[in-house]
This record gives sequence, structure tokens and C-alpha cells, in this order.
Amino acid sequence: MSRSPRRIPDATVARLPVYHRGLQELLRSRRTTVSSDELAELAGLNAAKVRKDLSYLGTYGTRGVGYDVETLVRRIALELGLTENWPVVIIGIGNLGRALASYGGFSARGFRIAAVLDADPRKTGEPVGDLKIRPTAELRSIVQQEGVAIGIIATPGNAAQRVAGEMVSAGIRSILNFSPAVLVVPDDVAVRSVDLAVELQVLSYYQHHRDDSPVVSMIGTGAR
Amino acid sequence: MSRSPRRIPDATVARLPVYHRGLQELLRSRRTTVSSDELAELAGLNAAKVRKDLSYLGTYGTRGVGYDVETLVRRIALELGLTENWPVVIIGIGNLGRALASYGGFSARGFRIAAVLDADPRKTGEPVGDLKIRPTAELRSIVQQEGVAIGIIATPGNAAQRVAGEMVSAGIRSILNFSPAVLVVPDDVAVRSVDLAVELQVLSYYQHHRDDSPVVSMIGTGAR
DNA sequence: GGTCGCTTGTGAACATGTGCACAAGCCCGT
DNA sequence: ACGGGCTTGTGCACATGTTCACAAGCGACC
Repeated sequence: MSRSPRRIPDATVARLPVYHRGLQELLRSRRTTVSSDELAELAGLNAAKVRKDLSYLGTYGTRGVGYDVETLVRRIALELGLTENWPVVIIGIGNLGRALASYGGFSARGFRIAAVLDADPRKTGEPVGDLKIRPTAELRSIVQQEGVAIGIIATPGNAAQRVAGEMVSAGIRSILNFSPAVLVVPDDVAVRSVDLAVELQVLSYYQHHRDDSPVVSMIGTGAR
Repeated sequence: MSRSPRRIPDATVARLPVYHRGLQELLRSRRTTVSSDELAELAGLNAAKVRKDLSYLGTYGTRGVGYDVETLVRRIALELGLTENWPVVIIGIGNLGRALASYGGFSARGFRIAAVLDADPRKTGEPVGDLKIRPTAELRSIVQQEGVAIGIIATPGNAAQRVAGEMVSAGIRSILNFSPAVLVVPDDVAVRSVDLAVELQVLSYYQHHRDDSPVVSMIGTGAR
């Protein structure tokens, strides 16, 4: 259904959510039209990249005018699959898991938290926002009942691989991993990992080598 | 002092922390030597990439044998500047800020949290781990006294730009931004942004287009 | 209806990153 | 001392990503 004519490059896919975020802001401020230059400013990129990225979605701009904000935000949401309101589960309810569970941004941008789970039986029943912590043994039935497609791992590193295996066997095929571990999963499972310490260490490198080369970077989005 | 002979490519810099993490594991299990193949497995990459990456650090391997774990972990730590035990500050102590503040991984990997700050005066004095929340007005003096070089922003999006400005004017030149906002800073300030919703949305794309192309990716590390 | 100013969409040059494949070099056993 | 097995380091071809620069096209105004 929402197949795009050409395949979209990974680098562009990583930036689409940033455009989506900026366009939503514009919507809120009642802007109807936006140029590639303005959108570039909002996304922290340059105009050429914006135009090339958007061109992979098809021809949605008007020369001499710009892009219609509402059309474009809808087109990007469609492409990213945000219209499906994916149910997600979070496993590992420590400080980070709790923070993720109560992070308002998720529900506002195409996702809803179907359940929060933890392997520690002492935590079972503990409230987290509107939800109660459930034991990991219930994962399979939750996934099946709610049609969960995306799982978030917020456990310590040593539990992550086990949890990933449980997710995969429960039918989850997209995993967002916040633990400092490299996950081994079947080829048809997508994994994205965010390691907080890694991010700091990259910054540390550029801080350390400041005189050699000043650099500003944004993860996966190739910002200036 | 620790200048490397050639400039290290960004893609490699983003992977060095992952090697460092894997090597530390090996150290703990008393391994003295590791091949590019084994290290690749640990980092979720392929051996060719590992060898090329490490070659930018100089010639530290032994043909027919592999790399000396201890030498290599030290060399990478030196390159990343992890030996300096950077003091960092966290601004914005909501759920996420609290999670970051109590995240053990930081102290274990080259950073120490010098202070946690929040703009809300009602939170001042509240304990977070060993620290107490301080008002943002104290940022400048903290930065000067402790020599803080790296700041972490964990505020809501609408406060992020203001906080970033305060950090820059206080003398911070490396910022790790967890808010969903694009920060505008002077050229000589490095920014890395992690937007949790963006990560989910990227996963959502690949989930949505699953039939077109199975994909596994790891942020900024180019894993298979 | 024609012209002018503005902005898109994109071909082509350039830059960066990846993977292959193999020579160079080290260790060990004989 | 020498040969065999193994692993590094890297040149080179290929793939992906970025930027430039400009023709094409739209809208507005005369």
C-alpha cells in the first residue's frame, strides 16, 4: 500500500523523523507552507539534503512556493508507519525503564506502551504510570493479544541477550536496545542500540582532540 | 600529546567505544590476546572493519597472533580521552535525568557526575544518588570550579535551547542532548543528540516496510 | 499573456565508508 | 634454519552519502 517508488536510503530514513518533528511544530503554529530552507533550519541540516530526502517520497513540493505542511507531515507519517500506533513493550523497569515508560513523547508520536515487564518478581504489580509491572513470563501472551511488534530493552547488559531471545521467540521483530550489549538475533529481526556511555565517549573524543578538528554531529542524521 | 598520525574517520570514532567495551569484558575474563575476528564478533561487526579501524590508531597487532588486550584497551582509552575522568553535569532532573544520574555505566567508563541541576526551585536540595539537586543559576560556578567540559541536557524540548545557551556561556563545549529539540550553538561547540522517539520511529519504518528489505542497524556504528 | 523572482527537483562531481583479497610478517614445531 | 599455518595491515574496487549548481516550473504582478 504505502510503497514508495524508489527505495529510501538509510541515511534519509534516519532523518525523516526529524522532519516530522519539525513539521508538527509548524502545524501547531498554523504555518501552511514551508520551504526547504526553513525546514533545513528546523532540522539542523542544509536545504539541499532536505530537498533530496523529500524527493524520495515523491513530488510533494511546489516550485516557487515550498511544501504544504499538512500534506508533508501526513506523507512522512505514512512512510514511517506512524499511523499504525504501534504497541510496544518495555522490559527492564529500573530507572531508565521507568523514564522511558513515562516519557510523554512516545504516545504523542505514534506509539503506545502496551506493557512494562521485569524479571524481578518483587517488582510485579508495582505501578508505573497507568500500568503495573508484569513478570517476563507473560511476554508471549501480551505480544499475541496486543499484537506487539516492537520491544524496548532497558535491562542491565548481562540480562539483555536473554531478554532479546525471549522477545524474538515471542514474535517481536524490532528491538530498541538501551543496554550496553551487542545483541545476536536472527537476520529478520531489526535491532537499534543506544548506549548512553558510548555517546559520551564519542563526545569525549572530540573534546579531547578539539584543536585538531572542531566537529558538531548528530547521531544518525548527519547534521552539520 | 596523544595525537594520532592520521586523522581518524568519524565512522571509526563512533565504533571505538564499542571496541573499548568489548575489550574491557575480555580483560575481566583474563583474556590476554584477541583476533580481529573475535573482536568483530564482540562488537557485532566484521573483521575487516575492525582491522581497518584499529589501523588508524597505529600498528598494535601482531600478525599470526592478534592484538594484546591490555595494550589495545589502553590505547583506545587514550585516544578517546577516557583517562581524564571528565566531570559532567546533568541539567533537567525529571525521570530521564534521574535515570542518567544513577546510571552506573558512566562512572565505570571515564566520567563522573559533578552536579545535577534543575530550573525548578522546588526541586533544589532533593537528593539524587549521592548528589543534591542544585539550581541552574549555579551552573557557571560549578563549571569553573570543577572544570566541567561536558553537559547533558535532559529537559523537555521547550527548555533545551535556553539550557544549551546557558551551558555554552558557562564555558561548556560538548553537549549531549536527550531532548527532542535541535540545538543552535556556536561552531566550536560539539552537540550529539539522542531522541528516543526518533529511534522508535526509525524502527517503525523498517517494521512497516519489512517485506521490501530486512535490515538490522546499530546507531552510528554501522553494524551489520 | 509575458516577464520576473523564487523554490523545487535532480544530474553530476565529490567525499566518505565498506568489503575483498592478498602480500607481509610472526610464531611454532621440526 | 626453514616451512607451514595463521592473522594483520592495506591497496583497490565498490557502495553509500553529500553538496553543488542549474534547468524546470510555479505564482504574482504588471
